[in-house]
Amino acid sequence: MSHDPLIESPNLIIKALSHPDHELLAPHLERVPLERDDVLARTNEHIRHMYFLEGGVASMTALSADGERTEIGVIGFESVSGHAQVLGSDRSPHETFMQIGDTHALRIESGRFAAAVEQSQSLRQIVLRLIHTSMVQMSQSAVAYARFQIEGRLARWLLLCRDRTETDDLKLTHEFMAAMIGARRSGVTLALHVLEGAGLIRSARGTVTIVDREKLLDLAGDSYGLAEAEYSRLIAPFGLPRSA
Amino acid sequence: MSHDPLIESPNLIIKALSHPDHELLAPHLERVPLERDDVLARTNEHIRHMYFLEGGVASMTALSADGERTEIGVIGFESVSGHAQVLGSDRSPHETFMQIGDTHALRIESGRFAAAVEQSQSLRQIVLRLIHTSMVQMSQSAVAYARFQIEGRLARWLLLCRDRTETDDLKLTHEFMAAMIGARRSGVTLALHVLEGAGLIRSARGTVTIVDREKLLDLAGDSYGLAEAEYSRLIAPFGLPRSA
DNA sequence: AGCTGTCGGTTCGATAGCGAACCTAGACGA
DNA sequence: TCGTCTAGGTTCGCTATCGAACCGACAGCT
Repeated sequence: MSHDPLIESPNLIIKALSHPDHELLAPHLERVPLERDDVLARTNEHIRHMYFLEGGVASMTALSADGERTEIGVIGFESVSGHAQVLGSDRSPHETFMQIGDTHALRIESGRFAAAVEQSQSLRQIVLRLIHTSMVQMSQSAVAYARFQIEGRLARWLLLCRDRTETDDLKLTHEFMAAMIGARRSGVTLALHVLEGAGLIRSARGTVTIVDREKLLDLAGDSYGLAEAEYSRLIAPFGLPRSA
Repeated sequence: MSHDPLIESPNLIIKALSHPDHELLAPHLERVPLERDDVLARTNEHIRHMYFLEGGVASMTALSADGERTEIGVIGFESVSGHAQVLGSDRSPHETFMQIGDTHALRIESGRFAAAVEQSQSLRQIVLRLIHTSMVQMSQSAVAYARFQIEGRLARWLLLCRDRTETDDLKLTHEFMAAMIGARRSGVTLALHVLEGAGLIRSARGTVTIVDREKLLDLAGDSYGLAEAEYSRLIAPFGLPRSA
């Protein structure tokens, strides 16, 4: 029996890999630190590496001509960046960057990963299911933008971050949140006060603290949870169950 | 040499198939008529068939608890319905229905299609690239909802329909358009008048006629064209080139 | 302690669109 | 030819949010 260089990682996909798939990828994985604003994939440029996050949150954004960014999805320790590579495109019109950093990721050269996915049916199954959940999440972003007002969008977005960092203390500025949910900063300040007044969060300079996750879920309504439920159904248990 | 039952179809994916892939699918394809409101995939129910549209437009929608539908993507003769099946989920939380009908599709039992995709690397490549373009389109829906007002969203949506039916005469009610772009009917009526006044369209009972596609493109800005460009880059030429 | 940059609180006029009515005009059928 | 139905036109008060300021407070640096 050969000596297995098994890699321990908090990343849920790495954990979910079968033994053979793990062995297939392990020799090519490299652990790297990630800080806020690090870019994992640049707009319309070749995707060099795919990153299995071990913490933090990465944001996929669409860039408009006027320079505005619109967030269309997030990735955390439950996923891997660079989906387009697996879908047969070595680039994507979206930019992926770390919005909450101070963490690590296992990264793999994208060509090698694509080859592994081509080779292993079971690995492919996991990654394609992951892409399915990403599409569901993206559709929920669209729903949130279309049907929800600032408070609801903010609640959804705080939950996205909370459940991917598993921390109640989020280091975020109002300005940044405004960009992520497609609103003005003053609108975010107002909404945060409403949430704070209702006891769902507490807010301090540069931090938002989640106090009542359940009530945030109520506020986010249909716009949060569907993607996470698909993940739990198809890949591995994810997130806190709703204490009905 | 065996007798090849080659199937002729306006569907761009069927056309783009290699000879062997064509032979793999052809025996299982069945041509069926499709009318407006026919449902191709029901919310969270097993996807029985995948449909290669030969015309018309199908809409993928997310349903909210309050019964509201939000359109998150459209499919025409350039694509096939039921992506989730290929991604390893036999169901999806989205509902796909015909929004412009009076056409036909080649359909295939979803299990057979999944098996064919598993078996043929080249077929898989096409379908996965298709899913990539769908994700880009979905992200543009999110951008449209987040950053565009009614006129822009309407322009984008009319272009989506026009380029997939290749007709300038679209049979649509204001009420329906309102649901698709996430607005009130009266708002759509107003916006249509503005577009008509600017000479981009003409509007009559139950019909919208595209008069100036170029100017509609201007109005839709970043929210239209990216997905179509990806399609052209990765799969096959699609749509009218912009007459720069 | 003082300086400076960042972050957040707050205000205010402008505006897009909601939500809900009510009404008119084609289309279709009896 | 007369209903009746559906699609579309129009109005109106209301609300959320924009867009743009301005100011105060805190943090880190020197």
